Formats: sequence, structure tokens, C-alpha cells
Amino acid sequence: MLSNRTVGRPRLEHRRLELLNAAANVFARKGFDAGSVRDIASAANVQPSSLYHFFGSKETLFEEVYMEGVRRIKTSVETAVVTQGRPWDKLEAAAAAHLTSLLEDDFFSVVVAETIPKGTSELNIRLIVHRNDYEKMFIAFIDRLPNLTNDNKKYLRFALFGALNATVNWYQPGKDSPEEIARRIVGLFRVQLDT
Amino acid sequence: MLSNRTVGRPRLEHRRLELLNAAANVFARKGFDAGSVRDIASAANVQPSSLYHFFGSKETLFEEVYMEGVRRIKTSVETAVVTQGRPWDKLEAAAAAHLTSLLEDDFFSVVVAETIPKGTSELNIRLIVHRNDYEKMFIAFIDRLPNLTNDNKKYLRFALFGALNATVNWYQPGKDSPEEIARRIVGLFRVQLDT
Amino acid sequence: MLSNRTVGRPRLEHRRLELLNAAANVFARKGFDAGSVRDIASAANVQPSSLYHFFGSKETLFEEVYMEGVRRIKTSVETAVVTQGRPWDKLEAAAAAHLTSLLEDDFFSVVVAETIPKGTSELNIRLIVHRNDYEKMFIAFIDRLPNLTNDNKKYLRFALFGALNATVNWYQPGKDSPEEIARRIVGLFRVQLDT
Amino acid sequence: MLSNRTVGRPRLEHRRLELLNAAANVFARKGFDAGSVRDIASAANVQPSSLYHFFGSKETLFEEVYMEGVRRIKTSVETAVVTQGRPWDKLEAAAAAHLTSLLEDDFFSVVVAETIPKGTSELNIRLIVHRNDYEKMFIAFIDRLPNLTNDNKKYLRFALFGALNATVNWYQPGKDSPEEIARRIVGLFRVQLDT
DNA sequence: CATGAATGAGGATTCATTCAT
DNA sequence: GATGAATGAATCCTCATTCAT
Repeated sequence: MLSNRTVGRPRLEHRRLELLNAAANVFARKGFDAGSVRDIASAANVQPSSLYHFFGSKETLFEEVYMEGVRRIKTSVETAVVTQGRPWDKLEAAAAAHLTSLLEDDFFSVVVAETIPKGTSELNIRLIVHRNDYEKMFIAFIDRLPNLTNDNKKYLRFALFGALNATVNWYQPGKDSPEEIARRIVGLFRVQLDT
Repeated sequence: MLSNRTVGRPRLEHRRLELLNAAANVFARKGFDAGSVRDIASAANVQPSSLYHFFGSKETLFEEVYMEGVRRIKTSVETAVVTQGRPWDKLEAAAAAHLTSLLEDDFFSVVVAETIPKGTSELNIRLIVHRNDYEKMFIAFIDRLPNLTNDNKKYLRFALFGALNATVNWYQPGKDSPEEIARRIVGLFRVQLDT
Repeated sequence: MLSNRTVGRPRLEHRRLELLNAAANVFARKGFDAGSVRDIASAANVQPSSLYHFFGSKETLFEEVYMEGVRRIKTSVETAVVTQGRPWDKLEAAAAAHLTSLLEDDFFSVVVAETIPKGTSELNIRLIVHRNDYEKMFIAFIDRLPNLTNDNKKYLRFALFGALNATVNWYQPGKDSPEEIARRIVGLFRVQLDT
Repeated sequence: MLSNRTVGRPRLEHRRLELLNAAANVFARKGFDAGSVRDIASAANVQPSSLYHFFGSKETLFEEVYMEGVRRIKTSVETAVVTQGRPWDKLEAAAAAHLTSLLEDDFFSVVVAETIPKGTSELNIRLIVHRNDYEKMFIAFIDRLPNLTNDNKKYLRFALFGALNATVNWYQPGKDSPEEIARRIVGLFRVQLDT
């Protein structure tokens, strides 16, 4: 027989996730500054004060959304990559997974893509750590590409990330799919070097 | 020989420009939402109410900063490009000018680079118009590149803009110069086709 | 016997009513424009921001005061009128009740009497609706007066309302009572026709 | 030959009158509190600071408008009255003139009719003095009515003023004319006593 | 005479957050 | 666990007014 307190847990986690979802939604649409605690609470059909049972502050709430976003992209990229053997194929698959997360309604990932933490506030520094955690994966993929100088690898990484994350600004749902976009963008870099 | 009709003006415009500079500075560092009118006023050693002598609202102030940013990048790109003859060289020179504006202390340009207007607020729609005005220039350069399908041109444009604008997130003043960065990034796309 | 379903409520409504009272007081003394949210808050020993817990805006707060004012006059007129049988007596009793509300410390009624909504702002249009709701009662009393043409009824109504509401400008507490004033004013119109 | 300084005067007075007109217009439409100095200045195509060449403050500007309003109604009532011989006819003519000023686009008179000064602010006390100056005229007309007790006279005055000034709230330009309205309203009081 | 520039006080409202219930 | 109430600081902006030019 299970004890009561483990029976109660899933309920709790469920509530937490609801709030997190609402927060992701709001932050993805409005950003950290313009997305208010009130917005989030009302999106979750809850009073603002209730949020503080689960999250210490707006900042930590944002951080949790951000971390969850990183986790999700990471997972989807990891999954996508295993089926590929050749380095450039791996990179392309990773890019496709990255874009799919970003462009198809996963608000958590959108928050990660749109929030480029700068400055030296404590929050931002923590966000950078989370983000790096993810970007390391890409660095690894790029590292294994053949025939590239270290410098080229560095610039390829920056350019690829910039190009991929910018898609949120021009992507149009009906048209080219995230996979297609990934193929085309990676293709721009790939042709010349993958010989 | 100077014309008479602008005598006296510079003084008047001077104050306006000071305030505009302060605003550019604040908006570049904090963004539209987090950059408050108070911040800007105190950066200009002025009372917040004084700003409203020159600008009708925070939004129009931001818009003016944005427009000035667009104007500056545009001018610097136009200037940089004339000395180049071959299409890829033109593009590289344009990218270099773009990055120089962005990365070297020109807050106006930074505002343009970091503000990617989305959504349908009236302000954002106006910003998009200003921005398109500038991007058209780049489209023209890319259009003249040889041996590229229309699709490739489209993706090249999106990827290049994404890669260039993302530099603000990782650029470090002491290291590679904007020109060098531009050369490397354009180089990633260039090699294969520019033969 | 009290029902259970409102147990606990009075406490909650109590606070709201306090604020409404403070607002009525301020609006009655200074009017809508000159009566500030700060005035009201400090009259209620509360922070201005606390008002927004109960009322969405200064306008809706005012509207609630106005509606409550209408409700109170209406109730007092309805009560006063039932004891009277003859049409002119009914009208006089109504006028007396109207003036009593207006002149004796009921800030809510004073707000109604002093705010003559004009113009086409959304607030004013709503106020007119509330006011008409009340004036309809008087129209009914006047309608039942004998020996009056429709035109005379119309002018009697306008003149009587004008005369009654203007009393707030000259009424002096120690002197003629509201009832006496009502009797005299109605008497001016009454003599000739009530035969 | 006229000296220069008397030649210049009319110009100045003309300007002053323009500003006064603009102020009357704004105050009539919005009232003292909601009508801002900016509103007035822009209605007069002038900078706010320019107003202070002619008027010491918003309050004194309002007071001048008010005084001018009183002067105008007074004049028009005086003129209207001379052609009448019988007391009730005089009163009716006065009421007609009063209403004509009020209802037909004379913003100055409207300000007087709509501003019922209360309270003990210095401005309001001065306004009351101006207003009394005018009301004395009406008191005189009423005083000469035959067969009325003093009390009746007092109430007649208050009621008549109330009824007349309230017309601004329901008057509709196309319908009954001010003269007609005056005739009807005075008629309500007149019939019974003018025998 | 007119005004552009500036101001400090105050306008209504929203903010993230706390806490007793 | 949830919330209604409250808060103080901050939000953008408007106010009437002053004064050097």
C-alpha cells in the first residue's frame, strides 16, 4: 500500500506544471519584462498569490520555464540525432529538432530561443549557464565535422545558431516545414565543406 | 557656403539629440519594456516630464531611436559598399559595415539589431516598416550574387541576417574585429559558389 | 431566520462599502475631475493601489457611487410615496424624499444631484442610463396629475427637477427643512390646477 | 494725430479676446477642472506660456471668463426687459434673454450657468460675488410681481433659476426655441398668480 | 509679445510581493 | 493549497507654471 504523501504528489506536480505552462505561454508571447505575474496567473485561472506557493519569485519562475525549455530542446535533439550516423547528417537532424521545438507551439523552447541573456544580473548569469549546457551538445556535433579548422568551427556554430534562432522572426506555419528549413540552412554551410 | 535658413537650429536640435542619445543608450542596454522613462531622463540629467517636450510618448521616442538606428546603419552600409565592385565583395563590405555599426558603441544600431518587432501592436508594425526599408538594401546585394536559385537567395538572406545580428550576443571587444567577423561569416557561405 | 449562504459575506462587503463611502464623500465635495484617487484613498486610510482591488478604475468607482446614489434616492422616494393617495400629494412626498436624500448628508445622492452627465463619453452615457431609470419614477407621478396637457407635463417635469436639484446650491441646514422646501416648491406649481 | 500707444491697444485687446473666447469654449465644454491650460492654448493656436502674458493664472482666466459671461447675460437681459411694461412680462422677457444666452452658443454664458460655485476656495467666493451681481437683477423683477408673499418670492426665484439653468441639460437645438421654453417655464408659475 | 525649454508635483494605474485567514 | 486584501514602489504621462531668450 502506498503512503498518502506519495499519492498526493502527482496532483501537486500536475498543478505545478499547469502554472509552468501558463508562464511559458505568457513569457513566450511577451517576454520577461512585459509578461506580468498577473498575466500568468489569469492564464492559469489562479490568483497571483497562488503562484508563490510553487515559485519563489517571478525570476525563479522564469528560470524554471527556461530550464524546462532547455531540457525539452535537448531531449528532442538527442532523440533526433541517434538515428543518424554521418556527422553532417547528425548536425542537420539536430538543427531540424531544434527548429521543430522552436517553431511548433512549444512555448518553453520559444522562451529559450528568444531570451538571449545578457548583462550581469544574477538571473541572466544563471540563464547563460543553462543555455551553455544545451549549446555544448551542438558544439560536439560541429566538432566532429571533418575538414574544418577550429576557427571555422567556432564561426559555424555562431552562424548556425544565429540563423536557426532567427527563424522565429520569419517562420510562417503553412509554408516550409521546420525540417525543410533546417535542411536548407544547414545546406548553405554544408555543400562546400562536406566533400 | 552655409545657407541662412538653418542658422540657430543646431542649438535647438542639440538638446533633442542629447535626449535621443540617452534613450538609445538605455533602450540598447535594457530594451523597450525594461528601459523606463525615468532611466532615460536621469541618464540625460533631466526630469521625466521634460522628455515629453520633445517626444510625445515613450513609444514614439523609441520609434525615433529606432529610425535613427536604421538611418545610421543604412548610411554606413551604403558608404561601405560603393568601393566594391564584385557582388560577393559588396555583400561582405555591407556585412562588415552592418557589424561595425552594431558592435561598436552605436546604441542606435544596437537597438535596431536587438529589437525584432513581432506582434501586431501599432508600434511594432511601424518598426517593421522601418526595418524592411533597410533590409531591402541587403536583399538587393544578395539578388545580384551569381549562380544562386531564388530559394537559396531567400535562405541566404535569412541565415546571414540571423548570423550577423546574433553577434551582439557573443562579440567580445578585444578579440576579432567586426570586419574580421563579417569576413568569416560571409566566408562560410561564399566559398563554394564564388568561383 | 438568517440564511446560511451569506454568512461571512458582510465582513467582506464591509470594506468595499467603506471605500465606496469615502469615494462618495470625495466626489460629492469635489466632483469627478477634481476628486482624485489619492483623495479617496487617504479618506479611507488606504493606499491608492488598494482601491484597485475593489474597483477597476476611477470611472467604474464613480459609476458605482452614482448607481448607489440612484438606488438610495429611488428607495427613499418609493417609500415616501406609498402613504399618499392623491396625485399632487404623491408628487410632493416624492419631492420631499428626493430633497431629504440630497440635502441631508447622503453623499451618494449628492453625487447624483450634482453630476449632470453630458457629452458622449462612455461613462456619461452609462450614467444617463442610471439616471433615467430614476427619473422615470417622477415622470409617472407627474403623468397622473389631473388637468395637464402633455406639454405642460413635460415642462413641469423639467422645471421641477431643475428647481429641486438646484437646492443643493442654496440650502442652509438650520433653516427650512427639506420637507418644507419641497412643499413650497411643489406648491408653486400646484395651486392653480389642483382644484 | 493719435499717439502710438493708443493705436496699439485695439490689437492687444483683440488678442486678449481671442484667448478669452478660447477659454470660454473649453471651460464651457469641459468645466474648470477638466479644461486644461493646454486645451485653451491649443484652441487659440498659441503656446500655453503665452496665456500668462494676459492672465495671471488659470483661476483668474476662469474668473475673467465668468465675469464676461455675467456681463453678457446681464446686458442681454437688460436690453430685453426695457420693452416690457407689466411685471410678469418683464420677468418672462428676462427669462427668455437668459435662456437665449445660455442655449445659443454663447460659451461665456454657459460657463456661468454650469458653474455653480460652492465651497470656500478664494476663487469660488469671488465667483459667487459676480453671480450675485447678476441675480440681483432677477430678484428685482420678482420683487415687483404683485400679490406675492416674501417667502413665495424667494422660492419663486430659486425655483425659476433652477428650472432655467437646468435647460442646458435637455435643450435640443431643433425643437422649442429658448423664447418658447422661457414662456412655458415662466407660464408654469405665472398662471396661478397673475390674476 | 511670444515661445521653447524646463520643472516638480501630482494624475491614474500596474507591479511583484506578503500575509492572515 | 488557495486566496482576498493590502502594500509601496514604480509605471507612463499631464498638470499649471516659470523664465531666459
